[in-house]
Amino acid sequence: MNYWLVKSEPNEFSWDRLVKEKRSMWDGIRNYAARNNLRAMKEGDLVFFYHSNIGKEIVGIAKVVKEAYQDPATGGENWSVVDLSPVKPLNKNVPLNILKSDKSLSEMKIVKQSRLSVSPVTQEEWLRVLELGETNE
DNA sequence: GCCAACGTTGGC
DNA sequence: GCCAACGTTGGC
Repeated sequence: MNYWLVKSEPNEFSWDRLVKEKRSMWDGIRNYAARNNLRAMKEGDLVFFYHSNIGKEIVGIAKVVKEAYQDPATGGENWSVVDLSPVKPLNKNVPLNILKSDKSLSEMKIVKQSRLSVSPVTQEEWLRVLELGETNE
């Protein structure tokens, strides 16, 4: 079991939409580092869902329901997508400034490299964010 | 709207 | 293969 964080502008694709759709294709990744992380995802892995630009906070937990496959929007084999389903919202959203100010989260990828849209989360970080989000997994 | 950080492109 | 120029992202 691995943990991840994905980032989306709510204008483009919001947590609410994922909840509504129940299962969505996570597409549009056009960055090799993010893609490599995407391809490392395993079915059942858990994923924090972060809203960039608007909100700038982690709002919920999703899970990988289908491992990486060819992005149907592109030819060739450069780009991949996964399918995600919502698990539950956080009881309390965890904003970026809290992530930044929390000592045990100072090494989080999202904090150190804010542009990476798919990044790994360690188990320690996962548990700490759940604690900050007043949520039990 | 600005700008820092990062990725990508293309000339050499 | 290097690196300058350019484009994009996202926090502020």
